[in-house]
Amino acid sequence: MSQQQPVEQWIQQLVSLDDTNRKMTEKQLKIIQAAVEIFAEKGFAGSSTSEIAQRAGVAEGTIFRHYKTKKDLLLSIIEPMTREFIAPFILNEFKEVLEKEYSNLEDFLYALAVNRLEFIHEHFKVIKILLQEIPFHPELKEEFKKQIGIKIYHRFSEIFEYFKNKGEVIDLPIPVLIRFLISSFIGLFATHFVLLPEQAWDKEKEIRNTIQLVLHGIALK
Amino acid sequence: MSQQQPVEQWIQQLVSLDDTNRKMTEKQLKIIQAAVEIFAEKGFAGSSTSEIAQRAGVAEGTIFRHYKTKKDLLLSIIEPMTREFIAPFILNEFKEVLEKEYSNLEDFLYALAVNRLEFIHEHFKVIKILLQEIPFHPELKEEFKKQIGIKIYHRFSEIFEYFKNKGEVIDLPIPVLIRFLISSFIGLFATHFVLLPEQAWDKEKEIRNTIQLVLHGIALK
Amino acid sequence: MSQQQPVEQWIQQLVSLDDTNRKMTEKQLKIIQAAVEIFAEKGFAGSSTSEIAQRAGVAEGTIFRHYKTKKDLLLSIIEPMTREFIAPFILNEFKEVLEKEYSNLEDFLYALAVNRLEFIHEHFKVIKILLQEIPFHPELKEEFKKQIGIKIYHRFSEIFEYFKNKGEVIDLPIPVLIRFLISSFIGLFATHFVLLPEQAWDKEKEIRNTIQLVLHGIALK
Amino acid sequence: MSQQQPVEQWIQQLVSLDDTNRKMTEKQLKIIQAAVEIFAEKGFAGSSTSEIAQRAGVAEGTIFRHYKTKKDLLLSIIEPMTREFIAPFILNEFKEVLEKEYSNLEDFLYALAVNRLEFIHEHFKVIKILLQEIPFHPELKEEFKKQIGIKIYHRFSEIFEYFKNKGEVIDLPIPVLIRFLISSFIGLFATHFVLLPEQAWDKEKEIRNTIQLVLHGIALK
DNA sequence: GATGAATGAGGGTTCATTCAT
DNA sequence: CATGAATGAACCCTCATTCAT
Repeated sequence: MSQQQPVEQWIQQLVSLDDTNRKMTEKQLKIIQAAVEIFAEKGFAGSSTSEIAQRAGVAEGTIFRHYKTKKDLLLSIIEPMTREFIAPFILNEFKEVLEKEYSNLEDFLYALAVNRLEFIHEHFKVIKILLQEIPFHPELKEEFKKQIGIKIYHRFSEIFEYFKNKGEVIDLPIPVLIRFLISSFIGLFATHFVLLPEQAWDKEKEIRNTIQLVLHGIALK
Repeated sequence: MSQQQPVEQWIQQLVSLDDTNRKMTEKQLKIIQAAVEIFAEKGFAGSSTSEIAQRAGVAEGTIFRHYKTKKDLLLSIIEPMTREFIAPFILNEFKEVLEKEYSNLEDFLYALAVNRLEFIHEHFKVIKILLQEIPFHPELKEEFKKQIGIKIYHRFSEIFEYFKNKGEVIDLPIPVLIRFLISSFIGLFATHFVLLPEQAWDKEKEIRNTIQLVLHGIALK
Repeated sequence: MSQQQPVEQWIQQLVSLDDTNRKMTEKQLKIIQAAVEIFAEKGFAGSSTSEIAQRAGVAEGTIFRHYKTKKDLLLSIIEPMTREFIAPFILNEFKEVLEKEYSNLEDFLYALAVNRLEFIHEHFKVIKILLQEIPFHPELKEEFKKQIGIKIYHRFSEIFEYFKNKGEVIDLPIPVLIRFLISSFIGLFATHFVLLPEQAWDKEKEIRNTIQLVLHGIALK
Repeated sequence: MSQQQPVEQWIQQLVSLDDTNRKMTEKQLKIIQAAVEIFAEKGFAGSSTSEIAQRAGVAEGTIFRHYKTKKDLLLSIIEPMTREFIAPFILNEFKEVLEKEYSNLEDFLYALAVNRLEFIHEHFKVIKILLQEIPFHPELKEEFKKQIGIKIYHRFSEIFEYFKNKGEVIDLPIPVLIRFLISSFIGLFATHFVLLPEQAWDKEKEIRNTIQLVLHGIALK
């Protein structure tokens, strides 16, 4: 609740367009903001549209003028974020990351971590919502696997293949390596976003530490 | 959904006692079983007591004869599991694990992993419920931090301290090491329990791989 | 609104059983009574469950404990009446009517008219509901055609066939005769139940008149 | 659904004028058309202005620019039709009918039937709406009685009086005769418009049959 | 004149919980 | 101890209607 920016920031980017490319009303924006806050806090099933309307300063009917159902509202929050999240992996953007990427594994991982950390920071609440709801909405799970899972997996496959060929990475199955890498970063992010959200931390150092561990493990020699 | 045992197994251990130490009736047991299934599937807020009653083959009123509120029912499911989960860490049990524990780091980690994997397998649905509900129930989160977090942290602290002193472990802050270790295992478990629940896997080999990575990282040389 | 008995009368016959053959609660009976009144007055779509609950002196939720939906409530009112209406036609009851029936056409028609008039009088509101709702519920229309239409048609076919063979009835197609007969009676009933509900009338004489007209028409000579 | 013309036809006659005698816009016409379709199909209470707007290809607000309330829209549909229906009875038009009318009863009835059949055919949907809504709008019922009932009653009174005096019609009370006549024709029309709308029929013959029955009844000799 | 966003009352329905039996 | 009828608040959603543009 403390270290995240208000959701306004990234929503602003979407302000002018909703998924049908028509202009968003000011009220519609307020609805989305309120919904993000409340879904994140109480979960989808635990939130009521009347509370969302109230927090948004809007009549309850107004919500349903823009979103046919409560679930539509949920999806309209999650989907653009998902698309944006995977965009860099697909589009060979990661621009800052990928241009120099194949040069040095450690630097690549650092840039990657910083980049994704920023994304998570920016979209924290929506990501929280996504992860909270995935267990209860099979379509979300499927979508997630297809979008995030497969696309990211492919990208990382290339990368590890490359470094394996250069002899810089151990010869274990690619999925094992990917899982290990991602787990370590998720562990880092989860610690500071979820478990200890209040506590200040030295991001650079913690990321460097994690990369060291991913690269060389905890064993001395 | 495929590799987990029915919850009956571990519930049987609790059959004879509820939290007031009185015998559980057969109906009460049926209620708990039904609640576990349905909470796991639909989440607490998404489940209805009437559906639970129906699945349990019990009248709606019967649930409230045993549990004052729906939330009481939730807690009565989660709490005993939590206690059992941390028990080995506190009690110096881990019996198979801890007797020989300070001898060899790798073997210790292996025994630990196998042991906890079994626990997760056994209690899968209840753990699922716990993790799903933590974001929405601050008391659960607090309880979790205090019980699981602190106690496990202490135990691992001792262990890493020991191996650090023996010069077998790198000199990074203990919390960093703990997080790295746990993340790696959670990543392993999550992959096979949540992401690919259908897929068969060679547990021994995957655990060994993960330990190798934790110990020596992915970098060659 | 004036000449009909309260619906209680015929509902009483159904009191002890609902369609699952379980006993009806007192409240359930009140709900049906209220629903009949209100549906008849305002139509199905124009009635609100909250008003029904209020008139029945019952909480709104109580309605939905007994009838899954508002429409279920409608059907539970219409169906038993429909069954009862056609019963005499099928079962060779019409007892008072059919025993002596094939003796004399005029007497038969008179007995029939009196008998059905009584039925309509008794079930007036429910019949009103049925007729009002048929245009908006295709299943009702289908059901009506199948139940009422076909069965009554068959019965009348036999009768007219019989009298045609006896040379007492003109040789026009049976459906034409049936339609003519039924229209005349419906016209009679509709006039006194619907158009002029307040006005007293000499039932016997009016029925006799109608039968005279059906038999011999309006032309002199 | 099959034998009726689109409502456009008769609405065209009203195009140039609404009830304040101002020109109807094209949108207004579309609204009326859509409303007729939807009211006929779902009933007044079961229709929503938003659906009407949609089907008319008009904004929701536009409806209320022309008709203060939903009910106004209903009345604006029913009233002109009612006026037109009774017009011939009042105005001594019935032109084709009445010029030669007092000559021969059978021919008169035939011409009358054909004429009104045509009218019903043309205005089927609006008549359907009127009949469906009468039970729920006392003013409509009153209006109907006054307009249709009384006026038609008077006209028929004259006619029957005339033929009674000529000794061609039985000496029963006029209302009884009128009711009998109208019932028989309504029965005929209802059969083919409502009960068996799909089925082809030989109008001329069926009308002739009905008239035969009205004149001479079903009894042989 | 036409729009469509906004309203807020009310719609049908579900729900956790109570209590007489 | 168990039942299930009853509750009434709250739920999601629809509606006729208004009004600034």
